[in-house]
Amino acid sequence: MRTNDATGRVRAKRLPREVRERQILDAAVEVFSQRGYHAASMDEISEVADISKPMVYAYLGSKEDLFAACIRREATRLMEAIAVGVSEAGDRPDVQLWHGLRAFFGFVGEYRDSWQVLHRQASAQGGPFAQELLDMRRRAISLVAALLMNTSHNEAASLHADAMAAALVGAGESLADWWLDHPEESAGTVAARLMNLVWMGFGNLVDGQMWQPPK
Amino acid sequence: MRTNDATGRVRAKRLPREVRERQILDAAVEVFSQRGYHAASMDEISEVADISKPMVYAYLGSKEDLFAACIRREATRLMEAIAVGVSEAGDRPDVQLWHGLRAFFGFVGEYRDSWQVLHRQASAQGGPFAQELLDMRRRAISLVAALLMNTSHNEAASLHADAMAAALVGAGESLADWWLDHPEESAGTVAARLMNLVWMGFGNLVDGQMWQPPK
Amino acid sequence: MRTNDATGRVRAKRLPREVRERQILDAAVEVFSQRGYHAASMDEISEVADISKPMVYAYLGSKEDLFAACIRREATRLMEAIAVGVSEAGDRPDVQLWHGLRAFFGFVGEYRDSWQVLHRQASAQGGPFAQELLDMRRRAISLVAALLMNTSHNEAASLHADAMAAALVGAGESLADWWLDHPEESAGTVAARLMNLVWMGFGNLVDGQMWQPPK
Amino acid sequence: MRTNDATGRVRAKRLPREVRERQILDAAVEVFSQRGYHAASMDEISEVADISKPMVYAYLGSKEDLFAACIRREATRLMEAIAVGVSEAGDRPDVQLWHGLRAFFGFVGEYRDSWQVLHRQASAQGGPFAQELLDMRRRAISLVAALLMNTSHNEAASLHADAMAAALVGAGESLADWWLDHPEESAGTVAARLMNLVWMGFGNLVDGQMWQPPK
DNA sequence: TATGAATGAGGCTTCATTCAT
DNA sequence: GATGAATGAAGCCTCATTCAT
Repeated sequence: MRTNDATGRVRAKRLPREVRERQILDAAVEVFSQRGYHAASMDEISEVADISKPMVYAYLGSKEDLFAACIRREATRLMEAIAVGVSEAGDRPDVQLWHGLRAFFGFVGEYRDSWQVLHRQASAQGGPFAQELLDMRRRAISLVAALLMNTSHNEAASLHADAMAAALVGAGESLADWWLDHPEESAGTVAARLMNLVWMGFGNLVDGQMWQPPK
Repeated sequence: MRTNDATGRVRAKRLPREVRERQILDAAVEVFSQRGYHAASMDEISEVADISKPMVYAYLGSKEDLFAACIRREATRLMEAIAVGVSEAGDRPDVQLWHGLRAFFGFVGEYRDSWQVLHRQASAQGGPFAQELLDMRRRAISLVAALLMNTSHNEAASLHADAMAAALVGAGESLADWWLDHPEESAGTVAARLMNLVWMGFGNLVDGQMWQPPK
Repeated sequence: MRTNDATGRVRAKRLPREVRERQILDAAVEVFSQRGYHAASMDEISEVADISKPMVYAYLGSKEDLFAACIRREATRLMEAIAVGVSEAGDRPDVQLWHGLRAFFGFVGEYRDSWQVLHRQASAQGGPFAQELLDMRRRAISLVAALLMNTSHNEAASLHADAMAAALVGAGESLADWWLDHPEESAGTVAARLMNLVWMGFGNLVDGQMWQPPK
Repeated sequence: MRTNDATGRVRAKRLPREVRERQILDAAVEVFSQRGYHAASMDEISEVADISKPMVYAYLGSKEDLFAACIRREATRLMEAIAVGVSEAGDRPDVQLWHGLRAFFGFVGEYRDSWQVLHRQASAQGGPFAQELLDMRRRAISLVAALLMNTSHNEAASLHADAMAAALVGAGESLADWWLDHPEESAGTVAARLMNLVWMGFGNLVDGQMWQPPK
């Protein structure tokens, strides 16, 4: 016998595939986030999705497939959020970067439960998953690197841009973690912190100023 | 290779506890690194350690205990390496930071197989493990923050130091990842990259220069 | 290929029952042959038949029912082929046997993919299926035994006929396998081999000559 | 808590590996015979073996591995029984064949539950298993073919020997099946039936007598 | 009639952990 | 101290079968 839950929703109501897939992905993101990839069980995911296990397999394939689908969906969402942020800025690269950073922190703040932990899970599992993430990360880094290079035709700049972008993204992720422990700050403030660090530091590099280890 | 003794018994070498524990931890670090926490099996660990499973349990407890011991040991090693690096520098905070960064990247470069993946694994598993790591990270951040604050009595500096330190540590981790894909660089070069970014950027902040979003 | 009709609905061709049943049985024979009874899935059968699963159940019942129907159909076909072969011979029992054998090998050669493997599957599954097959086999054996007995009113002959017929059928099946490894032979040649073995051996028995173990 | 069964035997008594392996194989042969390969469950096998499932996997691997081990063991037993039979005969090929047949039917009669059904199961499952069996069958056929060729230096003989051997083996298998339905006969009687059919028929061939289809 | 959607049940496999020697 | 032998528990996945449209 199918049972109604408290909200009056009913199980097994022949919903169209599209809806079910979203239900499943939502549940999967939640469970993978809380438990980690391996510790998450398909049983729990199907329960949270309020659907039977065979449907999970029918619609999204194996556990690995499902996890990959989660990563892809969340990664795409994040990239789109950033792209929207950047596109709303004008021509100045610094302003573009600023908007991009705000969009990033805004996203992480809103979906910290889901995406941030997915990020960890994906890097922890070797091979295909890490790749999926690394691809997205690489796109993000490229985007940032392009911004940085636009600031100057200086050769030094382009030499460093790629590595700097990697550092920036990592710093952003770490700051996002730190933010979890300092919720009194706004997303804008956190973004501004990073903006300052990067923009100022990078600006000096562009100007040819470098720190030198003492002889 | 197992060696038979005169009585024909195998592998019962009666080694002192200390040695056995190191054997086990070495094996555990190796296996956890390669497989990930969950996918690693106590069977494989005991095989790699060339010791029987009951001994593993006798010496280091459950799988969770063992993993925690791994993290603790490796984290301690890293912190010590950094501390040594810093202590070999003189009084100037910038030089201290520089030596610390070099020590960090030197360590990661040398033990990338073990520590780096441990780092990922530990963050991926929730609760107790992440804590263990976060503790170390916090110590690292504090250490860096102290350095940064020493550079100036300026109020602005101390306000930002903690967040900056968090960003720095994250940037360092991310750069270490990036480095794995660009092994042609030396540890010193990578460290210099980060040093430049941080020191220049932070220096400007200390001087009161801040980037401002356009009104 | 599924065809859309004017209304956009798919594959709802409203075919007469008879046609549908043949579609399903053809698909089932193919899949059972390739996968074996248990490994065959109703899903695959319905896909190969280009029909939905509920229809398969509506027309031919459960998986067991479907398999039994396959066996029955193929067995009947074989028996009919043999009967036709025999009926085309004249009165002489040896010629009848010869034609029967040729018909048998001809059938197996043509449908080796389907029937031969079905035969194996049926014997492998216990109970009802084996029975279905054994019945057919028994009919085949009886037919052959009758032929043999017609060759003589000798008592010895009838005593052995039944067992001989069993041996004959088995020898035929085995020779058919052997034939797969020696495709250079024609169906007629293979049939002749068996004919020789049986007819000559049996003929001697009829004449009262028996091999005796040395005292 | 471990429980004693009615016979006073006790579960989990730390038996040496060798003993356990035999227990498991015995149980597996029994269950595979009764249920068929697919329908047999590892659960039932482990229960019949009076051992826990993980031990089955530890000692004999996957279900496929276990099944292959069963086939190999039983096939080897049968071949050895036949070889012993043949070796006990003298030099005369006919006597050798006679002893071989008796050994074969003796074996099948004694182990009908296990081997005969294994034979069916193995042929029903495609690929690796069938191969295992076909190998044994081929060895048996070769052995028989060698016997037949020894009977004469006649060219005609050797031409037919291989095909005749294939037919003989198949006839033997089929007769063994038939025998299951006619248990009133002794193994010797059944063996004699086949011996007569083959020896007489083959003898005539050797003598150059062949049946010819009517022109 | 015809089908996409849905599920209970069950099978294979592995693992962390502990006895008995 | 040291280990081979042993197992309860749990996870992934698939399948035959049926409902609701």
